[in-house]
Amino acid sequence: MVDIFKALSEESRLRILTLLVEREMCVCEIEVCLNMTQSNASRHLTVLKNCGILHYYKKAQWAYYGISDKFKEEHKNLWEYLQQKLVELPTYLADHEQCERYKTVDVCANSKKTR
Amino acid sequence: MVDIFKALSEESRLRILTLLVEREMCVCEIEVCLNMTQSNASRHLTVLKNCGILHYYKKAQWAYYGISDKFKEEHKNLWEYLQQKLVELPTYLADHEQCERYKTVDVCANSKKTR
DNA sequence: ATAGAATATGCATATATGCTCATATAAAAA
DNA sequence: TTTTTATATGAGCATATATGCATATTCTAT
Repeated sequence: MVDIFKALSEESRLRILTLLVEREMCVCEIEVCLNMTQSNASRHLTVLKNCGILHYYKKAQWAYYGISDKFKEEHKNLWEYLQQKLVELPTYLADHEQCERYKTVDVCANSKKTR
Repeated sequence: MVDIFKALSEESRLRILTLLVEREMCVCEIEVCLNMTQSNASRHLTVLKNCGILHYYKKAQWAYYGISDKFKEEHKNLWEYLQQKLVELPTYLADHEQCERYKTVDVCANSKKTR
């Protein structure tokens, strides 16, 4: 329980969650959308994964992270709270706009495939 | 939002909450029940108060802290989550026992009054 | 007025956390 | 096979946080 709150007590990680609420993403997409370094993005995702908030799988050279179904079930109230409040983050709009913008550009080789 | 999670991301503060779920308490009660120093208890309570989780008022020389009604309303889902999960803390039982034990003893001059 | 009790806070210190840069690993593409 | 791409992680540094001790403040009781 403390680890979950610890994981959520960081702005960058909450910003990551606002993106993952919509869909799974690989590290390099997060990196570009939130304008952070690769190592930084990777570490934050690891923290969120290690406490069970995110699931994770590798496919080819990409690592995909998304919000864990198990987490949604076992922490129902918290998950609802997050869905309700994450949209109120001051960075919410800008981050999502940035995210949209990069849909039309090659973020990583990955975007070629998914489009 | 981040400040709330930050406040909740500390074991001692979660332990404090498990006690305050039941009733308001003054600093010296927390201090004794959780076996922490006075300054430590005071600081943790301040953190929880500053982010709106706790209310606070002084009466004579005592400072009473309790879970804020405004918090319960404005963060309904989170509050329900806390009520549900705090009891699962490994320290829950021991802390409550300690708390009961000190009901029959003079924790602070305060306990004389409330009994 | 003086002493005692409860609380808040400054200061020093130990530990934790986040960040960047560099590098290792693994898979895909050339 | 060599190069490129995506990712994870170690090292070093800066900042934040928690803690204990000492002290100031405020209110009560004597």
